[in-house]
Amino acid sequence: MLNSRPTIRDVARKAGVSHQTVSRVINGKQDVSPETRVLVEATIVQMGYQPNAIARSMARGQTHTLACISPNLTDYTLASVIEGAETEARQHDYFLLSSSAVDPESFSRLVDELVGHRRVDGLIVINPYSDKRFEHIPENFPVVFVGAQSHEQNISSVCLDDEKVAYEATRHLISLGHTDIALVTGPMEEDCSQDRTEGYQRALKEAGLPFDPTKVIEGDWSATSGQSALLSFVEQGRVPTAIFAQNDRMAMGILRAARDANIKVPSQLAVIGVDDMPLSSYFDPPLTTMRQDMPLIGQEATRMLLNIIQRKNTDLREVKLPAQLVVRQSTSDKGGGR
Amino acid sequence: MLNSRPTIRDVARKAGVSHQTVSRVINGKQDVSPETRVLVEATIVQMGYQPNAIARSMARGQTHTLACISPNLTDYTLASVIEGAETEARQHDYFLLSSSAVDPESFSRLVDELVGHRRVDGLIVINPYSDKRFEHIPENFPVVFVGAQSHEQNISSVCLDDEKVAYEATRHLISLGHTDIALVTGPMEEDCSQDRTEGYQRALKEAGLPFDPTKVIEGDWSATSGQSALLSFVEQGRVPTAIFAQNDRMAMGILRAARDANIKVPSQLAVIGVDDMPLSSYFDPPLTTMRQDMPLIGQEATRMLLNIIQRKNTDLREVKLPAQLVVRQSTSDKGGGR
DNA sequence: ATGAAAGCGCTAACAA
DNA sequence: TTGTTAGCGCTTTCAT
Repeated sequence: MLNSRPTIRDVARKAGVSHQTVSRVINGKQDVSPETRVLVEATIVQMGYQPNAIARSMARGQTHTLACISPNLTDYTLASVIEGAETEARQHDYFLLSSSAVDPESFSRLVDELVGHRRVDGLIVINPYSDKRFEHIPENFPVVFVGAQSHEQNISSVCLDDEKVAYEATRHLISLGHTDIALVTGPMEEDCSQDRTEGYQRALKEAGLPFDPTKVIEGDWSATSGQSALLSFVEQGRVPTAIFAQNDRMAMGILRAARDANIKVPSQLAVIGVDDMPLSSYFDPPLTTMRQDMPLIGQEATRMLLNIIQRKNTDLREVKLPAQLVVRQSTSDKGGGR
Repeated sequence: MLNSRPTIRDVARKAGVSHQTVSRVINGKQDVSPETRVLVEATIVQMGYQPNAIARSMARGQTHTLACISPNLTDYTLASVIEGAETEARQHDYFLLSSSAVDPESFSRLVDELVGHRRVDGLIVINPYSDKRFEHIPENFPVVFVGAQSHEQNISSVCLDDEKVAYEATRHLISLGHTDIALVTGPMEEDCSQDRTEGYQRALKEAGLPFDPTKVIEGDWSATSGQSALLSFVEQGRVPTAIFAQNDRMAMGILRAARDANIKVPSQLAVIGVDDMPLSSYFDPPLTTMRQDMPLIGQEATRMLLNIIQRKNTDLREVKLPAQLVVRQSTSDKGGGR
């Protein structure tokens, strides 16, 4: 509010040049004589001038800001993706505005105020599990999906190779001799839950094992949902010998429930998750999991988005990143030391 | 880039009024005749006009955006504060730009580009453990600290009542009969680590227990650092009967190390943490902790910041929020069920 | 109640 | 190489 901040014209006046020359200097343009440049630069320092980003955005028609919409900002997986995206954005002198949208309405409002009001140059959407939400995103607005591909529209995306990851997780259990393998999924409305379920099925089929839908329980990614999943198996009196949980938190809930029910892990029940959260290795027993590189996913998404914005590469790209099996004691007593 | 987006003047032309009238309508000003208003509103809808936020910022000299600088975006504690802040900001039609700054240099650069370039109207700084960082924040720029108070400057702040929380945690251990109580701290350069250490000392003193500096180990908030803390006690052959860890993650590391060292919790070793992370109750044994309401902290910080920005309440305020003891099995077998 | 004019701080196109 | 003239899309006086 203190309007005391010097503008480009104040600097120009003091330096005895035109404001345009100052503009040239702060933008590093070539057509400025060395002497003038030095003079202007000195004046800038002396006056403590700093360019006004909003005015620049205004004149250039670019905000140099990206937005990221995510179901929430606290889940470790999501936060890691966001952090990766933010770091990459800063690297390219962009800012990242991250917001959470729980329901479709708040999502729409957010898109409206971010995209419609031209507050940002591009948008990253994490877990965009319903394409319908995008009906009113303007055509040609730079968007990248994370965690799911676009079905109806041509939107670039980056996600885990969910089918393959699930396949490999299930394979790991099979390779340990398990034949009675249950599955705890994320919300089935999300693509990645579906894909991971398919990978699970493929591994079973390939091993000649039957697919039993009653061994599949839908969770909501929370530890609580994992806990109640195992509980319900216990209550039915048909506890499997192994469970593939589609994320670590649900796996941890399962471990907890197993403890309560006096089921020994891994001897009576083997458990594998997906993510490799920082605390996974501290659990009892330490959790076997499929480690994914979430910051990389965010980084990759940002790169793709910036490419689109800068019109370097507008082609549709659907990147699928791998995960890496980390064997710990929840599936095998011999599993990786600490 | 498609310059096809209608402006206020396009709407005005089509509606046969001046652009100023359109401005009045979209800003809900009173001096517009009902008929004109209806006409303009219809035209706006018809043309799909949406105001350009950047242009508004430019004309108003306000960005309607806040920034939040945090050590990182992934720690559950920090992410929760940020999420609380973001939600509150959105409630007031502000956006929150959250960035992480690991070292002082990147912090300075960030402040420069956010504040110096007038990209935001206000700033929330989480864990501002060195006031020196703020030397070049302009006077009178709206700033609120989270997690620590300002010593050298008059900056409003909101944080946990760290001294009291630590006091209560230690009291809990003492009330269980413990006299040999060790402490694992966060980085001592951070205010909250110091305050929590003081609370620990006060509780000891009050109970007539000696303060033994060799029973204090400095960690870095990570589970790993908790683990090695207990390890070092074990190696020294002087394992205490109770440990107060200044956060949950370190406490979890301690539980893990205890398991490895075959130390029974809580019979041989009681452990209490601070935070109450979502997974704390899933640990083995479930972790006793001081629960803090992190979203509330973020919310409160945002409110204070907006008050300052809107000049409603510029007084220096230093809010300290309480925490709540949650007893689980890591300190007492009788501790709260599941 | 409405419009005209000026300006927010900068960049871009054109002249000189 | 430098300066002049126009905007960017909006809000804010000040007239009318």
